[in-house]
Amino acid sequence: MAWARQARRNGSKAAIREGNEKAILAAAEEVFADYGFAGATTSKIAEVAGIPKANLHYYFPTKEALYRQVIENIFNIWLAAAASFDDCDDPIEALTQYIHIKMDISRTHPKGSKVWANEIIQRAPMIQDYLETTLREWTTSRVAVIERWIAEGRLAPIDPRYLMYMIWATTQHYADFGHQISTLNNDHDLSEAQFAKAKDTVTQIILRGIGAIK
Amino acid sequence: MAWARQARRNGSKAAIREGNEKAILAAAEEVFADYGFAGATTSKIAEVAGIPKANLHYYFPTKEALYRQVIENIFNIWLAAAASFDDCDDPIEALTQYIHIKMDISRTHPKGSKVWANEIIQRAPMIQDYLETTLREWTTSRVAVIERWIAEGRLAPIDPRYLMYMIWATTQHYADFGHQISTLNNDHDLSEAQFAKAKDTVTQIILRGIGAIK
DNA sequence: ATATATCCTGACCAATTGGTCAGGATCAAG
DNA sequence: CTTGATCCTGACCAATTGGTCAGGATATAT
Repeated sequence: MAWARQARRNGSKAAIREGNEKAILAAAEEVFADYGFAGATTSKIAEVAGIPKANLHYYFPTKEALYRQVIENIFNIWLAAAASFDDCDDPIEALTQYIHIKMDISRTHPKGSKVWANEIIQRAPMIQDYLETTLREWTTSRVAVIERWIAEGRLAPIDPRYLMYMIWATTQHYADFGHQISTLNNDHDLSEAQFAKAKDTVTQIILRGIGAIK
Repeated sequence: MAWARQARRNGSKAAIREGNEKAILAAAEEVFADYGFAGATTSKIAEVAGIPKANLHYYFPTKEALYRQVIENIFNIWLAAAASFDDCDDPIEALTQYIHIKMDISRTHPKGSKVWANEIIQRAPMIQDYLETTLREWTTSRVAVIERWIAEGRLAPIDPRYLMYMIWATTQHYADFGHQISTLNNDHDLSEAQFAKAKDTVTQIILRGIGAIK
């Protein structure tokens, strides 16, 4: 996290603020993912970010505020990934794209995904409001789209919610359980080729499973 | 947790031991699931178990020993669930049964599943040895079975590992992310009927997805 | 140049934690 | 009934934690 130092050298107050906040958030994402909310310590986060603990508390008054920020970030990334539902009306294309993007996020943002998973496992003590507002609305609207596809006979008549859960579960598994997958891959992270194959396999099973393709 | 008290009334040393250990393990499973390893406190576990903290440490010398025991328990339950692979040689029947049993475990043992998930998310700091021995062997042997089915033309030629991950992810999602699912179900746990439908949907999508059924 | 707002930090504190221990209570064996 | 093993527990402790604060450093506006 040489960010902070560079920003400090840069000089401008605004740049310092931006650099430090970024470094702290990146460090926090990592430490929360590795130790959970309770296990993460603000001094460990500060250490990873390369600043003194007191300085961290200057930018984020409490550990909880920092945590919320980290969670909101990954959540927003996921929300944006759903653009495919709006962009195109072909179920094959829309779902393929959605699954692919979700898989890619698991590859590029595994830590954020883990922090989210941790929070949900513990029954969302900090972000229940998000689940009941944004996530609920998001889900309802996508379910409606899928239901229309089914009504048009383009998909088998499955309950869209369980399909959605399956997509979430399967794609996020590659982030949340990435360590288990690596261990079963002889202690190597999946190579690009392996990951591409996983992505393809997942997509095919699901699309074939809902009768979108043969 | 009236167990301990009852056992104490019972009297017999052996019964006392059994009752207390059971109560402590049940309490630990719950508290570890709700707060993570670091967030769980031995005094909270003791409180839930209905005994003084010092007594808990009489049975389990360290928090870590208790945690390992909880994890081993859920892991053994999952291992037993794989009997379907040995019991029958029809892929449709074997996979259907495996998925169903895994779903049922998510329903009956959600806490254990959560503790496991937490541990893996944090890169298995306590049970890496398990992953590298038991889980690795288990997986290899099941992969071989599925590969045979594919070679016999009974399944589409997918990589068995990614199928396995998909089954794990999807079934365990109903435990680990149960809170999210409930929230999206208007704050109600899935009813028996809903859960049965989810089970069915999951099974159908996967079996159809791998070309086992039409 | 100087005033002011922002940024930085070592030292500190109250609260909590995992774990210990001495000594008391209860059961089992002879 | 006595002796020894097992079980139980209040009181305690060293270590760690999230967060504070006074005062110093740096940038920016006028």
